[in-house]
Amino acid sequence: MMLSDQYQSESVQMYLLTIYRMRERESPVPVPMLVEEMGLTPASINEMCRKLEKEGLLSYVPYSGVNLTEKGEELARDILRKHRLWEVFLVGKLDFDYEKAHEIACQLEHHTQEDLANRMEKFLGQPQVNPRGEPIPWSKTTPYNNMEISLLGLSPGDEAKITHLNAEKVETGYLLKNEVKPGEEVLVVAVDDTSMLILIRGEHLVLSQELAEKVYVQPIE
Amino acid sequence: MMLSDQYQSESVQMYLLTIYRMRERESPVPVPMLVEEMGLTPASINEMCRKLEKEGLLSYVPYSGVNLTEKGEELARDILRKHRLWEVFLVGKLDFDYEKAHEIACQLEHHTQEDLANRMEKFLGQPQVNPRGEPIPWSKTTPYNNMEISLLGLSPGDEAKITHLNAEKVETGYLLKNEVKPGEEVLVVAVDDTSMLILIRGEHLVLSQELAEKVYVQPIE
DNA sequence: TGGTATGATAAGGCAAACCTGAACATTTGA
DNA sequence: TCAAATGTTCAGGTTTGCCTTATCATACCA
Repeated sequence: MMLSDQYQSESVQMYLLTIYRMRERESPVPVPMLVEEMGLTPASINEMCRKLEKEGLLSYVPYSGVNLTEKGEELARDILRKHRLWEVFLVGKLDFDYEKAHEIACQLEHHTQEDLANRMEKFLGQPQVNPRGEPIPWSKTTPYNNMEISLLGLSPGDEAKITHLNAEKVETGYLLKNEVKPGEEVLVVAVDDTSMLILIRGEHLVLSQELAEKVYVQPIE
Repeated sequence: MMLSDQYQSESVQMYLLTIYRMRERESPVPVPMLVEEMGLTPASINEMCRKLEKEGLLSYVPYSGVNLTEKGEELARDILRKHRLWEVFLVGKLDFDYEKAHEIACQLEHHTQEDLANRMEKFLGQPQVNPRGEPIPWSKTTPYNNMEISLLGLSPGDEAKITHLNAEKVETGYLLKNEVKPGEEVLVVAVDDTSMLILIRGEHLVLSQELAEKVYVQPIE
């Protein structure tokens, strides 16, 4: 079941993306908050959320709010990825200011097929964050995902090349600051129950297992 | 009355663009031919064409066909410009083959605001043609249109810098071959009733008035 | 010159995504 | 604890752009 197989209308995409973003502040996301955010009437939001629930994209508990299902979240991440890739392009190559880039990306994100997103990503040098430092989610449809495993899967002595990060904003920022970014080579020095010690660019670094899991690599040899 | 003021639905845009393209082969464009090209039913095409006629975007003569009005043609040109700019980007920067680029451009063209098209144009180095050598129409909303006049408006002795071309495919190809392209400086040597003699890159060239009118320049001094 | 094939259009329908207004349910705080 | 405020949902309506089916108009050729 590829994501791109099942086309979702622009409207559905906006619901999923909006919920995905708001969910970080409050989860589940109350319907009145969606009403506020999306500028639609309660009846409309209600109707659509019920529909999306029926389609298995979110769960809806009255008087509590909505939450994305696994499937819904996957779709939302996919759209957010496209959105942020466009932002990188618009700010980095076309010199738009961030506000305007964001606005334009909101249009383009809905009309960007996987191919295009993948090539854009490559063209832009596989950026990890958008112009505001927010992480660009990684998509299952990204081309380099064969041979690829989590850093956590390595043992002491293993060497690998980092392919991408799939972490939240603050984590991604931290990793980038410590040279943990695509293209870098990493040597696993030691592993214990909760963390691992790695060597990267000649510097040692300790990562929790949680964080190491979000670093994807391609083993060398 | 700016073009971008009045938003036209994706569907309307497709009608205008399709008619614009087919018009080169046959004008007016017979409705049955539109049926064939767009894959819709005669009733639908008829309905929409009547609507577009009411909106002043085209004229419809039963049993003969439809033709774009000035306003409709302006809109169509605008969309085609966006389409071909995207093609240049997709082929030139992202390495898509032309077929795929064309397909993707068909989506993006409808979601590209003037700003974006203008910046893309600049980013791509003001291309005159798409990857297949078809001319990229020039839009009234292009930024550099102050101070700008047709080459035809110059007198012998005048010098100017070419800003863009606004000609048909074959003409554009010919001009480009003779170094008549944006950025080049041109000196008007002589003008008569039907043509003008110019000097460009040290080479002399005679252009008919018809063609000279389609070369836009910015006078020097 | 009239019939047949073709083109035009009218009537009625459908789906998506929104709306309004009214009725109903729940929560919450006084 | 119960009423007001808030949230939910139902019924019915709108627009856009398409559909089918059926009827009507025209063109053109034999």
